[in-house]
Amino acid sequence: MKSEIDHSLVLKNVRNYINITDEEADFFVSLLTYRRLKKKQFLLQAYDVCKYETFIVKGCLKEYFTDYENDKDHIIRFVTEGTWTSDVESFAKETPSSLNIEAMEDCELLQLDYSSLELLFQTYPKFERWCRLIFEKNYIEFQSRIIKNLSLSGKEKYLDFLSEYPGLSNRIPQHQIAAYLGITPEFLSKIRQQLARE
Amino acid sequence: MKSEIDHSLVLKNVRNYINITDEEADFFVSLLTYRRLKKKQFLLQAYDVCKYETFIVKGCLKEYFTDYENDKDHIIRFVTEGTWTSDVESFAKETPSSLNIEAMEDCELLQLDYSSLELLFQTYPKFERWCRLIFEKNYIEFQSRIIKNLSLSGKEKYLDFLSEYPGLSNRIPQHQIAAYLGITPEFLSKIRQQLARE
DNA sequence: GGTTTTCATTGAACTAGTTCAATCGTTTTT
DNA sequence: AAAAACGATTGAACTAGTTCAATGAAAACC
Repeated sequence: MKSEIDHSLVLKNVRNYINITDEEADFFVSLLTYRRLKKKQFLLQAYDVCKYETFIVKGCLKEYFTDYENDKDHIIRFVTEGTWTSDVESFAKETPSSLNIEAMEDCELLQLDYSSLELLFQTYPKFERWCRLIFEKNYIEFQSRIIKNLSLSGKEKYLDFLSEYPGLSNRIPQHQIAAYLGITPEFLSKIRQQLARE
Repeated sequence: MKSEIDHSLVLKNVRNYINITDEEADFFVSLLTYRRLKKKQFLLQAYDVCKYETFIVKGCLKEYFTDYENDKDHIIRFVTEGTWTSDVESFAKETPSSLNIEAMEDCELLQLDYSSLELLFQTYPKFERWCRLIFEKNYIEFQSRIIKNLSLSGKEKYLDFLSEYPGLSNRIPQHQIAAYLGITPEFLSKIRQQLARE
């Protein structure tokens, strides 16, 4: 039953960026679709077109790119409660996606499709600002990620990950953290061994 | 004299994302300040607050981060004619910037300060959309950069750079390309040597 | 026009991180 | 409860990329 769904987290997300009235909030919420995903299920598979912006109410997913040449996955982001996920390019241009998005835990999600989002922008243009500010935030995070990739050693990247995403290392297998950091699982294991000795 | 300044490129930038009337264009243009920068001058120095969004009419700049620990510069982006540059975080939050932005050639620029930009958004909210779409584009580019950093070898990154930014390698010293790719200048030289032999 | 600074190249020694293969504990599946 | 799949660890051999130092060429500077 729709009335059971808790929209407080997603409204908190919006109100973090813009002020909205109850009426605007109701309209926004009416556009959202609730969805569950079991661990290991795909929210998006590469080559499919990404049809939704998805807000994570509960759970954790990975956005990753598969390098078939070398048979390796590269994780772009782990996304958890309170954040939005999609293949931005695929969603915006309606082109086949280059990313996979896969549940690492059982998830509860809220989705917004392309036409609903455009309707939202037309009805209440202030939501453009909200969307812009989210992209601004993501820009800053990606830039920080690029700087760290360029300047830190494997060990430094791992320590930075632990402090930037506290608690996440308990929810995610170690070899996936390695795929996020851009090192091999074996090398991550050796880094941890070295840290344990210290 | 102000009438000499050519705003066609910056208006083309806006109209690439949204439709605007001549009146809106005039208002937008009235907010811009023209500025020149000589080669090696700084548009922004780390620890200063970034006061402007800057559009590049002519020239080339580098956005980079200095790692004082290891005495190394890491280049985030080269930005050329037709693109906007700033330290996004510093500009948005009015905090000291972590980046330097430096002219690699003599530059002609158009600048928009924080209050002018907010006035623009208030007067014509459709410019929020323009700004959002630019961030969307930058998000896609940064994500692509992250994937390449994680998955490509030095040689592959260099070849990708040449094909992604054709012509740029002639405008930029080689060791700066190395600082962008995340390899040493010596290693880039060896990559080129190897490519020349093939 | 000569000098200084900046930039690219090359080689030799080195190291951070990879690869491969084996082992072992822990979930998951049936 | 057994079997299968998955995940972390360890070691030995390897390689992509670094570091340091020397050399030469070309800009930039006075």
